[in-house]
Amino acid sequence: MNMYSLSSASGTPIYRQLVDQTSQLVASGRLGVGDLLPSVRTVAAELGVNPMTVSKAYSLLEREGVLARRRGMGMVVAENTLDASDAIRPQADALVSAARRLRLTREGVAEAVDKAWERHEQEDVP
Amino acid sequence: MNMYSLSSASGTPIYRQLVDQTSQLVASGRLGVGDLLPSVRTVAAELGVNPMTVSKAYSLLEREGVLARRRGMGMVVAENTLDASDAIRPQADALVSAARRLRLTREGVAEAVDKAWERHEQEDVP
DNA sequence: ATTATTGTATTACGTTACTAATACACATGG
DNA sequence: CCATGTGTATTAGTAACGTAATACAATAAT
Repeated sequence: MNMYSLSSASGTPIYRQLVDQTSQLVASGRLGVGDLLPSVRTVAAELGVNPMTVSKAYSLLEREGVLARRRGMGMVVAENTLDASDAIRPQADALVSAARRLRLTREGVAEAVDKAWERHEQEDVP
Repeated sequence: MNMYSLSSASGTPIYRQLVDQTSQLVASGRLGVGDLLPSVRTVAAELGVNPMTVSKAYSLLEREGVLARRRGMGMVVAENTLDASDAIRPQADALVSAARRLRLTREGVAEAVDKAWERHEQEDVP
């Protein structure tokens, strides 16, 4: 079955959805170190997009250290792979950055995160 | 002195810098409920930008409930003004959403936030 | 060597986002 | 009432972004 699923209504660009979903697959362990990823043309055909769009996503993931290039073979999951806490680093940085602009304390941030967590627990499937 | 200061190198659009800085001033208490804000033309002249750009920022702040319009007078800080923890709610939601997709625990998220906080403490001026 | 398959550099095109110029509607203060 | 000051709707122009089409370089497999 398809490794990726695009949400065209989400507004987030295709290449970024691919980056995010790949990061999640690696961080959650469903993709292990050394695992070979489907070729850009395969993914492109399955999703009905241009190979260059997939390539852009793979290149970004390579620069982030998530994937490594095996010439002639394709892309594999890199050695020093990110764990889950690294995967949410961008979101954590954005939160802290906003909080500090507002002169919030560490406790204030923690409280806001707790509230957000409870909001999501009610909405989502655990 | 100038109420706002633009960082042209930051890459973030002018109107958003104005929104952010105004929110900070309100959330930090340096602007109180009912306080009158400088007119769009005043701000525009001080910063050397177009009045419409300032108007766009003010309009956004009105939709967010931070400012209210006093016809013929200008914009004032709204009654039900946001406190700081409300202001970072979008970022907190984004963080929790990403974390739950990765099956992270509450503690894992808290740890990531702590690390992000320490990263920012080293970079920024407290 | 040859063939097939890998990712990618280059280029182009459509769309969106941001900012500005202009003109307007409205309320205040005298 | 009139003059001044408020924010804003409309329009337009420019830059950046996202995606695609094409052609290419490099490797694996045979």
